[in-house]
Amino acid sequence: MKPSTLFSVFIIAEENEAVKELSSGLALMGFACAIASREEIVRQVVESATDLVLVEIDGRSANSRLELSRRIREERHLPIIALVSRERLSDLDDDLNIDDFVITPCDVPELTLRIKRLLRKPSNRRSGELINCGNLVIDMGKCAVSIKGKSVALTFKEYELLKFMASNRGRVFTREVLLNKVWGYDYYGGDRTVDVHIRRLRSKIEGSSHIFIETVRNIGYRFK
Amino acid sequence: MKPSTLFSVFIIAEENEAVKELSSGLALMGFACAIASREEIVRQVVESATDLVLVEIDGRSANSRLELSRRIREERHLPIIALVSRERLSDLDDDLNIDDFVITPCDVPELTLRIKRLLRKPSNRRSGELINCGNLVIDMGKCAVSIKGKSVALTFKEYELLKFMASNRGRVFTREVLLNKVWGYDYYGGDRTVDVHIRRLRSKIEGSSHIFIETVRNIGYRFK
DNA sequence: GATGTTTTTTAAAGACTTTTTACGACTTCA
DNA sequence: TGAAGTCGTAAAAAGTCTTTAAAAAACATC
Repeated sequence: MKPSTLFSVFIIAEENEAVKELSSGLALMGFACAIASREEIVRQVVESATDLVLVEIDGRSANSRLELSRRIREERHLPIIALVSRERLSDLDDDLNIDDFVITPCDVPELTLRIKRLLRKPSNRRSGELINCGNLVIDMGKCAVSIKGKSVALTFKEYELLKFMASNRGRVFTREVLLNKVWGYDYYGGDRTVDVHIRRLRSKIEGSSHIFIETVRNIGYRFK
Repeated sequence: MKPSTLFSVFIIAEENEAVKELSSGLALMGFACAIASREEIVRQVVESATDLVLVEIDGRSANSRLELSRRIREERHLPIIALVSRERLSDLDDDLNIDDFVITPCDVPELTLRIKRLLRKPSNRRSGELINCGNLVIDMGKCAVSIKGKSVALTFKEYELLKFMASNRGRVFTREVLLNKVWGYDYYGGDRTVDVHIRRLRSKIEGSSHIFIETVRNIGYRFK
């Protein structure tokens, strides 16, 4: 994490001394913090350039705050960390809307590390999602594919097929499944269609150096 | 997490009082724990039915333990939690091989919750997609078989045969039954076919060390 | 509507897998 | 001990699936 990249953190909590202290602690670590406690902030969070949300889960407002984080998640996929008291730990039992938690009172170094780790996860990067397989890069934001930095022109179906397979690396897909997932559940047509697309994809992305798509006889194909 | 499902946790740490206490604390929460500290355990972890690994990162062995977790990850995608002292926190800065961490001395409820949350993530579920027999692993999602971490190339029928027998371990199958279950109820062909496939399977998965398929004279074959 | 591009279909060639056949070794039972 | 049945192996034959190329159809653009 370069110090030059400034990440912006939204803290949803009562604005008391402890929280203010936390906020300035994070500011010291290079995060731009904002504190708010009203519920109307969902809009604000979603629409602003927020990178990550901290939600305080305390006695009185536990449920409403969990609900809040759920709503934020629904609108935009933003990493969320709960600040939770030891007593309220069990509230997080079933909640997968929250990515991580720390027990209050907060230890700033621990929280900082947790924030960093969440922001480093590729799926949480603001930068449009990328799939990165060796020297093949699929930029799903741009719908562009490049290999060793050189961009490769794929047709729509080729791109969709590659994207699907690459985002489930290692798994074997039958032609039928590919037809379902890439062409759509209601597509009616022959298996050979898949073969042909695979062939063209291969001819575009595979040189003599690397093989990306493996055929698994009697079953289908796999992206390696 | 139903209480009926028993998850198995491997703790890599010095076996001191604190760790033993932690282990029994987790046992109380319904986890089957095993402790080990030597490095040779990579094999053991990968080959056993372990669901999750705890790695203690302390002063002396920090780097080697991190390396260890990297190696475990390489062999099999298993969730890993670091038990780390406050002073060693920064060692986790760049390490994405570790899924989560807790600061020692451990708070058992917190650790339990972190374990639960990791195991609940779909990508970490044992999910019935993996058959694990000693050092033989059948990954049904990838349609891949590996033995001591080394992947083995099987043909379709070999794979199907192995999958069927391995998922009914200990049971004896007549050739007729195998023909029915693997080849299909309407298959018409001779018994020798089974023998030949068994032979080729054996030659691929059995070394001098382990025998997986046992011949039961006058009846048929049995796995393990 | 003509043109060029993308997608699907078709069919033959090729590669690999599976089955059959045949035979030797081994076990069981009279 | 010999006959009958069972099992393991190798090689050839049969079969199946995949690749390939080329043509037809669908689609988009002007």
